[in-house]
Amino acid sequence: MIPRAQKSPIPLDDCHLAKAIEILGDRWTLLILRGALFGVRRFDDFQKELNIPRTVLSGRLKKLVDHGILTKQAYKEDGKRARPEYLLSDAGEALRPVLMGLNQWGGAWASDGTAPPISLTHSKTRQKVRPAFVDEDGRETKLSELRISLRR
Amino acid sequence: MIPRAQKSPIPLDDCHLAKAIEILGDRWTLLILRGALFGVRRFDDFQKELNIPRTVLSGRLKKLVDHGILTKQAYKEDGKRARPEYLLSDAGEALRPVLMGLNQWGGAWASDGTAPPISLTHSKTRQKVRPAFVDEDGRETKLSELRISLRR
DNA sequence: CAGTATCCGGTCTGATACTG
DNA sequence: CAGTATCAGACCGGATACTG
Repeated sequence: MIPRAQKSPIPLDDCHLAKAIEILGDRWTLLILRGALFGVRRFDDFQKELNIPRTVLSGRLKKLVDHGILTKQAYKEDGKRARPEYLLSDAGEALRPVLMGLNQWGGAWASDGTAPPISLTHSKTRQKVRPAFVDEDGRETKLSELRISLRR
Repeated sequence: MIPRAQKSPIPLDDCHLAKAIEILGDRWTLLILRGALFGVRRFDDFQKELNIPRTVLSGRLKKLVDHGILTKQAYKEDGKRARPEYLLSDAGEALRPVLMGLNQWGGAWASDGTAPPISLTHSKTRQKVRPAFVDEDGRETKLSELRISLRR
Protein backbone atom coordinates (compact mmCIF):
# COMPACT_ATOMS: atom_id res chain seq x y z
CA MET A 1 0.00 0.00 0.00
CA ILE A 2 1.05 3.56 -0.60
CA PRO A 3 2.67 4.94 2.57
CA ARG A 4 1.14 7.85 4.38
CA ALA A 5 2.19 11.21 3.05
CA GLN A 6 1.82 14.60 4.62
CA LYS A 7 1.54 16.07 1.20
CA SER A 8 1.47 14.94 -2.39
CA PRO A 9 4.90 14.53 -3.97
CA ILE A 10 3.97 16.98 -6.66
CA PRO A 11 2.89 20.51 -5.85
CA LEU A 12 -0.57 21.36 -7.09
CA ASP A 13 0.73 24.08 -9.34
CA ASP A 14 2.70 21.85 -11.62
CA CYS A 15 0.52 18.79 -11.47
CA HIS A 16 -1.13 17.86 -14.70
CA LEU A 17 -3.84 16.04 -12.90
CA ALA A 18 -4.64 19.09 -10.83
CA LYS A 19 -4.69 21.17 -13.99
CA ALA A 20 -7.06 18.75 -15.68
CA ILE A 21 -9.28 18.86 -12.62
CA GLU A 22 -9.39 22.64 -12.70
CA ILE A 23 -10.57 22.53 -16.30
CA LEU A 24 -12.93 19.58 -16.23
CA GLY A 25 -13.78 19.09 -12.60
CA ASP A 26 -17.30 20.29 -12.48
CA ARG A 27 -20.56 18.53 -12.91
CA TRP A 28 -21.98 20.38 -15.91
CA THR A 29 -18.73 20.40 -17.82
CA LEU A 30 -18.40 16.66 -17.47
CA LEU A 31 -22.02 16.04 -18.39
CA ILE A 32 -21.67 18.22 -21.48
CA LEU A 33 -18.61 16.25 -22.45
CA ARG A 34 -20.49 13.03 -21.93
CA GLY A 35 -23.12 14.24 -24.37
CA ALA A 36 -20.49 15.34 -26.86
CA LEU A 37 -18.87 11.91 -26.75
CA PHE A 38 -22.24 10.42 -27.64
CA GLY A 39 -22.64 12.75 -30.59
CA VAL A 40 -24.61 15.65 -29.19
CA ARG A 41 -23.48 18.82 -30.92
CA ARG A 42 -26.00 21.60 -30.70
CA PHE A 43 -26.90 24.11 -28.05
CA ASP A 44 -30.52 23.17 -27.68
CA ASP A 45 -29.79 19.48 -27.77
CA PHE A 46 -27.42 19.81 -24.85
CA GLN A 47 -29.88 22.04 -23.08
CA LYS A 48 -32.79 19.63 -23.42
CA GLU A 49 -30.85 16.54 -22.58
CA LEU A 50 -29.27 17.92 -19.46
CA ASN A 51 -31.89 20.41 -18.40
CA ILE A 52 -29.09 22.83 -17.82
CA PRO A 53 -29.84 26.53 -17.45
CA ARG A 54 -29.09 28.20 -20.77
CA THR A 55 -26.81 30.77 -19.22
CA VAL A 56 -24.72 28.08 -17.60
CA LEU A 57 -24.58 26.03 -20.78
CA SER A 58 -23.46 29.04 -22.71
CA GLY A 59 -20.67 29.67 -20.24
CA ARG A 60 -19.49 26.08 -20.10
CA LEU A 61 -19.41 25.73 -23.87
CA LYS A 62 -17.30 28.86 -24.09
CA LYS A 63 -14.91 27.50 -21.50
CA LEU A 64 -14.60 24.20 -23.32
CA VAL A 65 -13.95 25.98 -26.59
CA ASP A 66 -11.39 28.24 -24.90
CA HIS A 67 -9.57 25.23 -23.58
CA GLY A 68 -9.56 23.67 -27.03
CA ILE A 69 -11.66 20.70 -26.03
CA LEU A 70 -14.59 21.58 -28.25
CA THR A 71 -14.49 23.47 -31.49
CA LYS A 72 -17.30 25.70 -32.60
CA GLN A 73 -18.06 25.51 -36.28
CA ALA A 74 -20.90 26.10 -38.65
CA TYR A 75 -23.17 23.49 -40.13
CA LYS A 76 -25.80 24.08 -42.75
CA GLU A 77 -29.04 22.28 -43.51
CA ASP A 78 -30.54 22.97 -46.94
CA GLY A 79 -32.89 25.84 -47.06
CA LYS A 80 -31.83 27.00 -43.65
CA ARG A 81 -29.13 29.35 -42.61
CA ALA A 82 -25.89 28.19 -41.09
CA ARG A 83 -25.82 27.48 -37.39
CA PRO A 84 -23.04 26.61 -35.01
CA GLU A 85 -22.28 23.23 -33.64
CA TYR A 86 -19.77 22.02 -31.10
CA LEU A 87 -17.50 19.16 -32.03
CA LEU A 88 -14.84 17.41 -30.07
CA SER A 89 -11.32 18.46 -30.94
CA ASP A 90 -8.43 16.03 -30.71
CA ALA A 91 -8.03 17.05 -27.10
CA GLY A 92 -11.68 16.26 -26.55
CA GLU A 93 -11.43 12.92 -28.30
CA ALA A 94 -8.49 12.12 -26.08
CA LEU A 95 -10.85 12.28 -23.15
CA ARG A 96 -12.91 9.42 -24.50
CA PRO A 97 -10.83 6.66 -22.93
CA VAL A 98 -10.72 8.57 -19.67
CA LEU A 99 -14.47 9.05 -19.48
CA MET A 100 -15.13 5.51 -20.62
CA GLY A 101 -12.87 4.43 -17.82
CA LEU A 102 -14.97 6.47 -15.48
CA ASN A 103 -18.03 4.84 -16.94
CA GLN A 104 -16.63 1.41 -16.25
CA TRP A 105 -15.86 2.50 -12.73
CA GLY A 106 -19.40 3.73 -12.29
CA GLY A 107 -20.72 0.41 -13.49
CA ALA A 108 -18.52 -1.55 -11.17
CA TRP A 109 -18.70 0.59 -8.05
CA ALA A 110 -21.51 3.09 -8.26
CA SER A 111 -24.16 0.93 -9.79
CA ASP A 112 -27.32 -0.12 -8.06
CA GLY A 113 -27.15 -3.58 -9.55
CA THR A 114 -29.04 -2.93 -12.75
CA ALA A 115 -27.39 -4.26 -15.86
CA PRO A 116 -24.64 -2.11 -17.36
CA PRO A 117 -26.26 -0.18 -20.18
CA ILE A 118 -23.13 0.46 -22.20
CA SER A 119 -20.84 -2.09 -23.66
CA LEU A 120 -17.74 -1.35 -25.62
CA THR A 121 -16.82 -3.69 -28.43
CA HIS A 122 -14.46 -3.87 -31.34
CA SER A 123 -16.50 -2.93 -34.38
CA LYS A 124 -15.14 -5.82 -36.46
CA THR A 125 -14.25 -8.63 -34.13
CA ARG A 126 -17.14 -7.90 -31.77
CA GLN A 127 -14.92 -8.65 -28.86
CA LYS A 128 -15.52 -6.81 -25.65
CA VAL A 129 -13.17 -3.95 -25.04
CA ARG A 130 -12.16 -2.25 -21.81
CA PRO A 131 -10.03 0.70 -20.76
CA ALA A 132 -6.45 -0.09 -19.80
CA PHE A 133 -2.90 1.10 -20.16
CA VAL A 134 -0.82 0.03 -23.13
CA ASP A 135 2.82 0.41 -24.02
CA GLU A 136 4.16 1.83 -27.24
CA ASP A 137 3.44 -1.38 -29.10
CA GLY A 138 -0.18 -1.37 -28.00
CA ARG A 139 0.28 -4.19 -25.49
CA GLU A 140 -1.46 -4.01 -22.17
CA THR A 141 0.40 -3.17 -19.00
CA LYS A 142 -1.15 -4.56 -15.87
CA LEU A 143 -1.79 -2.11 -13.07
CA SER A 144 0.64 -3.99 -10.88
CA GLU A 145 3.34 -3.37 -13.44
CA LEU A 146 2.58 0.27 -13.78
CA ARG A 147 5.27 2.57 -12.56
CA ILE A 148 4.38 6.12 -11.71
CA SER A 149 7.39 8.30 -11.46
CA LEU A 150 8.54 11.85 -11.35
CA ARG A 151 10.71 12.98 -14.17
CA ARG A 152 14.38 13.53 -13.41
CA MET B 1 -16.67 10.25 -36.66
CA ILE B 2 -19.59 9.77 -34.36
CA PRO B 3 -22.76 10.97 -36.10
CA ARG B 4 -24.73 13.84 -34.71
CA ALA B 5 -27.24 12.85 -32.08
CA GLN B 6 -30.12 14.83 -30.70
CA LYS B 7 -29.66 13.09 -27.43
CA SER B 8 -27.36 10.55 -25.88
CA PRO B 9 -28.39 6.95 -26.54
CA ILE B 10 -28.57 6.33 -22.82
CA PRO B 11 -30.83 8.29 -20.53
CA LEU B 12 -28.96 10.11 -17.80
CA ASP B 13 -30.74 8.20 -15.10
CA ASP B 14 -29.31 4.85 -15.96
CA CYS B 15 -25.95 5.94 -17.22
CA HIS B 16 -23.04 4.77 -15.16
CA LEU B 17 -20.93 7.60 -16.39
CA ALA B 18 -23.52 10.14 -15.33
CA LYS B 19 -23.72 8.47 -11.96
CA ALA B 20 -19.97 8.59 -11.54
CA ILE B 21 -20.04 12.24 -12.49
CA GLU B 22 -22.66 12.99 -9.88
CA ILE B 23 -20.48 11.44 -7.22
CA LEU B 24 -17.06 12.63 -8.27
CA GLY B 25 -17.68 15.56 -10.53
CA ASP B 26 -16.63 18.42 -8.40
CA ARG B 27 -13.35 20.15 -7.98
CA TRP B 28 -12.68 19.55 -4.29
CA THR B 29 -13.76 15.94 -4.39
CA LEU B 30 -11.37 15.21 -7.22
CA LEU B 31 -8.53 17.10 -5.59
CA ILE B 32 -9.05 15.22 -2.34
CA LEU B 33 -8.95 11.98 -4.26
CA ARG B 34 -5.77 13.06 -5.96
CA GLY B 35 -4.20 13.58 -2.55
CA ALA B 36 -5.47 10.25 -1.33
CA LEU B 37 -3.94 8.50 -4.32
CA PHE B 38 -0.62 10.06 -3.40
CA GLY B 39 -0.89 8.86 0.19
CA VAL B 40 -2.45 11.76 2.03
CA ARG B 41 -4.70 10.41 4.75
CA ARG B 42 -5.39 12.93 7.49
CA PHE B 43 -7.75 15.81 7.84
CA ASP B 44 -5.18 18.49 8.45
CA ASP B 45 -2.89 17.19 5.76
CA PHE B 46 -5.64 17.47 3.18
CA GLN B 47 -6.56 20.85 4.53
CA LYS B 48 -3.06 22.27 4.32
CA GLU B 49 -2.25 20.81 0.94
CA LEU B 50 -5.38 22.01 -0.74
CA ASN B 51 -6.14 25.07 1.29
CA ILE B 52 -9.70 23.92 1.39
CA PRO B 53 -12.12 25.43 3.91
CA ARG B 54 -12.44 23.03 6.82
CA THR B 55 -16.19 22.88 6.59
CA VAL B 56 -16.04 21.94 2.96
CA LEU B 57 -13.36 19.33 3.56
CA SER B 58 -15.41 17.80 6.33
CA GLY B 59 -18.42 17.54 4.06
CA ARG B 60 -16.53 16.10 1.12
CA LEU B 61 -14.82 13.47 3.23
CA LYS B 62 -18.17 12.38 4.58
CA LYS B 63 -19.56 12.12 1.10
CA LEU B 64 -16.62 10.04 -0.06
CA VAL B 65 -16.96 7.74 2.92
CA ASP B 66 -20.71 7.45 2.32
CA HIS B 67 -20.08 6.42 -1.24
CA GLY B 68 -17.58 3.84 -0.11
CA ILE B 69 -14.64 5.45 -1.86
CA LEU B 70 -12.75 6.27 1.32
CA THR B 71 -12.88 4.41 4.58
CA LYS B 72 -12.47 6.16 7.90
CA GLN B 73 -10.44 4.24 10.43
CA ALA B 74 -8.33 4.86 13.45
CA TYR B 75 -4.56 5.03 13.58
CA LYS B 76 -2.47 5.32 16.71
CA GLU B 77 0.94 6.83 17.29
CA ASP B 78 2.64 5.78 20.54
CA GLY B 79 1.93 7.98 23.43
CA LYS B 80 -0.86 9.68 21.62
CA ARG B 81 -4.49 8.87 21.44
CA ALA B 82 -6.07 7.30 18.42
CA ARG B 83 -7.08 9.54 15.57
CA PRO B 84 -8.95 8.91 12.36
CA GLU B 85 -7.48 8.60 8.93
CA TYR B 86 -9.01 8.21 5.50
CA LEU B 87 -7.86 5.39 3.29
CA LEU B 88 -8.86 4.43 -0.20
CA SER B 89 -11.24 1.51 -0.38
CA ASP B 90 -11.19 -0.89 -3.30
CA ALA B 91 -13.61 1.39 -5.06
CA GLY B 92 -11.21 4.24 -4.45
CA GLU B 93 -8.22 2.27 -5.68
CA ALA B 94 -10.18 1.45 -8.80
CA LEU B 95 -10.17 5.14 -9.60
CA ARG B 96 -6.39 5.19 -9.80
CA PRO B 97 -6.21 4.20 -13.47
CA VAL B 98 -8.96 6.64 -14.30
CA LEU B 99 -7.24 9.56 -12.63
CA MET B 100 -3.90 8.56 -14.06
CA GLY B 101 -5.57 8.64 -17.44
CA LEU B 102 -6.78 12.11 -16.65
CA ASN B 103 -3.28 13.03 -15.59
CA GLN B 104 -1.89 11.87 -18.90
CA TRP B 105 -4.53 13.87 -20.67
CA GLY B 106 -3.60 16.93 -18.66
CA GLY B 107 0.02 16.46 -19.60
CA ALA B 108 -0.73 16.05 -23.25
CA TRP B 109 -3.43 18.65 -23.70
CA ALA B 110 -3.60 21.01 -20.78
CA SER B 111 0.06 21.58 -20.20
CA ASP B 112 1.74 24.92 -20.67
CA GLY B 113 4.81 23.31 -22.16
CA THR B 114 6.71 22.72 -18.97
CA ALA B 115 8.01 19.21 -18.61
CA PRO B 116 5.44 16.64 -17.54
CA PRO B 117 6.19 15.89 -13.91
CA ILE B 118 4.63 12.44 -13.89
CA SER B 119 5.39 9.70 -16.31
CA LEU B 120 3.82 6.31 -16.55
CA THR B 121 6.08 3.46 -17.51
CA HIS B 122 6.15 -0.27 -17.41
CA SER B 123 8.06 -1.16 -14.28
CA LYS B 124 10.17 -3.79 -16.07
CA THR B 125 10.50 -2.77 -19.68
CA ARG B 126 10.60 0.96 -18.85
CA GLN B 127 8.51 1.65 -21.89
CA LYS B 128 6.14 4.55 -21.78
CA VAL B 129 2.55 3.63 -21.18
CA ARG B 130 -0.67 5.43 -22.13
CA PRO B 131 -4.40 4.95 -21.59
CA ALA B 132 -6.27 3.11 -24.33
CA PHE B 133 -8.82 0.38 -24.96
CA VAL B 134 -7.87 -3.26 -25.18
CA ASP B 135 -9.78 -6.37 -26.18
CA GLU B 136 -9.98 -9.54 -24.17
CA ASP B 137 -6.52 -10.57 -25.30
CA GLY B 138 -5.02 -7.34 -24.11
CA ARG B 139 -4.53 -5.96 -27.62
CA GLU B 140 -5.25 -2.35 -28.33
CA THR B 141 -8.38 -1.33 -30.16
CA LYS B 142 -8.08 1.90 -32.06
CA LEU B 143 -10.65 4.55 -31.26
CA SER B 144 -11.91 4.39 -34.82
CA GLU B 145 -12.71 0.73 -34.34
CA LEU B 146 -14.50 1.23 -31.12
CA ARG B 147 -18.18 0.40 -31.06
CA ILE B 148 -20.33 1.78 -28.27
CA SER B 149 -23.55 -0.08 -27.90
CA LEU B 150 -26.42 -0.53 -25.54
CA ARG B 151 -27.05 -3.78 -23.85
CA ARG B 152 -30.49 -4.90 -24.78
C1' DC C 1 -5.22 17.16 15.42
C1' DA C 2 -10.01 16.67 13.85
C1' DG C 3 -13.46 18.55 13.54
C1' DT C 4 -18.01 21.86 14.34
C1' DA C 5 -19.89 26.69 14.49
C1' DT C 6 -20.50 31.15 12.31
C1' DC C 7 -20.69 34.66 9.08
C1' DC C 8 -20.44 36.98 4.83
C1' DG C 9 -20.05 37.71 0.08
C1' DG C 10 -19.96 35.54 -4.36
C1' DT C 11 -21.07 32.32 -7.80
C1' DC C 12 -24.06 28.90 -9.54
C1' DT C 13 -28.66 27.30 -10.23
C1' DG C 14 -33.06 27.52 -11.98
C1' DA C 15 -36.87 29.85 -14.15
C1' DT C 16 -38.56 32.86 -17.45
C1' DA C 17 -38.37 36.05 -20.99
C1' DC C 18 -36.55 38.31 -25.03
C1' DT C 19 -33.92 38.64 -29.71
C1' DG C 20 -31.63 37.75 -34.36
C1' DC D 1 -32.28 27.48 -33.01
C1' DA D 2 -28.69 29.85 -30.40
C1' DG D 3 -28.05 32.52 -27.58
C1' DT D 4 -28.28 37.00 -24.04
C1' DA D 5 -30.91 39.34 -20.13
C1' DT D 6 -32.69 39.30 -15.70
C1' DC D 7 -33.66 37.89 -11.10
C1' DA D 8 -34.39 35.34 -6.67
C1' DG D 9 -32.55 31.84 -3.89
C1' DA D 10 -29.49 28.12 -2.77
C1' DC D 11 -25.18 26.66 -2.07
C1' DC D 12 -20.28 27.27 -1.93
C1' DG D 13 -15.98 29.29 -0.79
C1' DG D 14 -13.03 31.72 2.40
C1' DA D 15 -11.86 33.31 6.91
C1' DT D 16 -11.88 32.88 11.72
C1' DA D 17 -12.98 31.08 16.01
C1' DC D 18 -14.02 27.46 19.27
C1' DT D 19 -13.87 22.53 21.36
C1' DG D 20 -12.56 17.68 22.75
